Amino acid sequence: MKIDELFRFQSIAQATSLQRDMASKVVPVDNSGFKPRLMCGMDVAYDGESAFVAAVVWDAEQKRFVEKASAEETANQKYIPSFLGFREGPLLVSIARKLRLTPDVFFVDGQGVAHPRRFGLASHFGLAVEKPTVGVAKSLLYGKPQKESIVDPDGRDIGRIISVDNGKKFYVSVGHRISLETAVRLTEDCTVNSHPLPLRQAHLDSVRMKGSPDL
DNA sequence: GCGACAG
DNA sequence: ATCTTGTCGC
Repeated sequence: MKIDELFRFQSIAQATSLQRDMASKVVPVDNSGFKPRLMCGMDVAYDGESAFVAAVVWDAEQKRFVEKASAEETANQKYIPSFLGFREGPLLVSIARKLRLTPDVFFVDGQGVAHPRRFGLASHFGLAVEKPTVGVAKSLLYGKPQKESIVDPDGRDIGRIISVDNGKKFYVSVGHRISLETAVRLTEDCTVNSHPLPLRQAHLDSVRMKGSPDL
């Protein structure tokens, strides 16, 4: 299946079945010997139809950003709750391809499998690029909080709630090719001042671009 | 029909 | 996400 087929749909019914089908292809475990060093954070800021996309690559060893990419594109699909992947997925795939480096893991602002059909933006993106991906959302879309876990109606553990010092919470779930345990550990390890560093920087960059499309 | 609803 | 002022707190 070609990548563009992952993001095109003619009806909500078709998009729904595509999500259900692709969800079965999500790999919720780590690649053997997975020791990520280059972590990419991506985010999008909007101004009407214009989408300002940013990606940053954080080197966990050197503890510094080693690459940044950005682009102004056009948002094709409108936002429909539980179908965010169709709107932002294409934009994230595009910016990820502009990177010179090959990140070991990608962080996406949104749900992974903590989704009604187990196929949130992070999983959608992860399947498209076949790379380890973590979903970090700022609010809950699906499932119920039970202690530090996000549990689905069948009682399955589909994500983790990370509470940070400022009182806010992050909802972490598997995007693709990573285990929930590793996804949580990596997110916690790169969190500084209540924010996952790669996502924080990508967010700041996309918002800054929106204000000054030149830079 | 009613309520919920990532970004 | 975005629309928006002042305001509380470190």
